[in-house]
Amino acid sequence: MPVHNATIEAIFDEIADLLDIQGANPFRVRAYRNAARTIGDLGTDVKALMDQGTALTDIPGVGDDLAKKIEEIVSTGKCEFLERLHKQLPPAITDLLKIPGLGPKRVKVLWRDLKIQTLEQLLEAAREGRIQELPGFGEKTEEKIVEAAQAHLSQTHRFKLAVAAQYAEGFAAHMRRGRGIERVDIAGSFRRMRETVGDIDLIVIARDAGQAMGRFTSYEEVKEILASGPTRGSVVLKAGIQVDVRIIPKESYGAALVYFTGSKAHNIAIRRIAQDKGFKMNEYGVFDGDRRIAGETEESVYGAIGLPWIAPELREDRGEVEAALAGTLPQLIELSDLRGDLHAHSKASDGHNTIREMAKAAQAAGLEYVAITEHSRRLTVARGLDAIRLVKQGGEIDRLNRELDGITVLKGIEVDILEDGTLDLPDSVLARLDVVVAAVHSRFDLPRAKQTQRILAALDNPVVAILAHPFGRLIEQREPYDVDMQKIIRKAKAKKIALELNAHPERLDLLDIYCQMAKQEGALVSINSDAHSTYEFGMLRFGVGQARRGWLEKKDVLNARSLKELRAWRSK
DNA sequence: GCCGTTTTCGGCCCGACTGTTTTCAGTCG
Repeated sequence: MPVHNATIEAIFDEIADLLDIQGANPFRVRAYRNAARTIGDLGTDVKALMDQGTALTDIPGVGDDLAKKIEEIVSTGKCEFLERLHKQLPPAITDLLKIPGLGPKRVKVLWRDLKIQTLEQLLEAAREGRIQELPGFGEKTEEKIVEAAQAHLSQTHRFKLAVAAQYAEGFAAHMRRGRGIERVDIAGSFRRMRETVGDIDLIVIARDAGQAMGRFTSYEEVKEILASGPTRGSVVLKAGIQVDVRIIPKESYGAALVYFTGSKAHNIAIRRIAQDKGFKMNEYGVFDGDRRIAGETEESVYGAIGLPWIAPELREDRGEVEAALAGTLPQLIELSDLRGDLHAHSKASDGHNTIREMAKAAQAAGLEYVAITEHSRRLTVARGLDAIRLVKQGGEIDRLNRELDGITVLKGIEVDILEDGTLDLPDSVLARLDVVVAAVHSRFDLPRAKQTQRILAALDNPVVAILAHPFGRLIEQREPYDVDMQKIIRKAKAKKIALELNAHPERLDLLDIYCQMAKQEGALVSINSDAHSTYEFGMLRFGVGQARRGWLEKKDVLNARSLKELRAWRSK
């Protein structure tokens, strides 16, 4: 069983948790967490790096010790050090850290004094009132732990970006309507356009902080107030999502926006730069001694430490700080750069609108072309098209194009890649279309080598223009299938095939770090809505967000090209 | 445990809120 990066990430995270509970040096704990995150974000399997002869210590945050542990995990699948830790603390105990309000210190006391190691034991002890007796705990703490533990047992904890958008934008609009409120921004992982959002952060300038906090806690969607101070507040909405607010003086607004946009890793990286220059940096500004030298705008904050402004989507400490220092930040793709959409469905398969309605909606979204790409015959649940229905649809599109003005409908198909890598319709039929999008919709369980081979075989077919949703994952529902994405990206580059970045909020697939890999390898990405109804062209913004997280520029994106350029690319 | 155009040792980001510990630890972001 080959070891993937996620395994190493999980082991290092668990070691960090256990060391934290033991009260180890916090910087040692952080070293494990940093390495876990870096390896999780790597894209290329560590095993492949080792096979290429790359030194593991070249990975930032990995020194001699962690390199040895990685080698051990890759070769044996296990980590002896972790097993030693398990002899001292039960493995399940790290679950307790996930309860808000329980950190390493309290978990340690719960284990030491009450032998609590699971959520169930925690709730049991709380029912018997034994937790409030512990040193450092009290009646209110016990109460809060019970509530948090019950909420944890009954809920999903992260919200899809598009869902979070509804709550975040609704709440921000509520705040903006308040008297004396001058500015409201949504910060946090939402602003960074992460595929899922854990909580929502609002940043506010208000003439009267108390009044603004009152407006915050009295919003009709609020279920529970967690905290409410003069500058910070926290609530939980009825939908279960937590919202934090910060009321910030105008002169510190940019610094607060940087600070609360994160990511944490990015903040630490830029603070280190500030520190190197002898400055102090916090959410109130950049300070030279007691003197504030920047803070009102984000540009001023980055500028004060010698950096250009960095787009929120890049702020993950994945090389953006180094690129900023070197002056090599990308000119990121924007929604307005998109000229067309190369993956959409109509009523003919499993969509909800006619081709004409879809075309009009695409035009209203600012596009100049849209490909209608129904499912193919194998996908019977989606009323997939056979050759006869496909040819007939082509005639309908020709007639429609003669009367439409300002939008062109392209003839396409989302054709199934069968288990052996062949396509679900004859090449002779597919070759007559404008765009063939190939997709895996079955046998997600194939082993890595077979799944990879299946897709590579499909990409060898010259009719294919785009590989749809390359990982097949559904966020928080279905894991990506196991493929060697680097091989697929290289094949796509060689065959002049674009990889789709499916903008549907459940997919956002290609994943950000693989967008970055595609760019490095020189393969094109197509940001497609996969719209099944007219309003879903609005989802393209989330696809663009993911593309920006993957460092993509206009030149890297196929459908940022005009129709004429697109046709030239197809006739390659 | 990592890291180094001051360093191979001594640093490692910083502030707010809560509850309980009457002066601050724990947690969070």
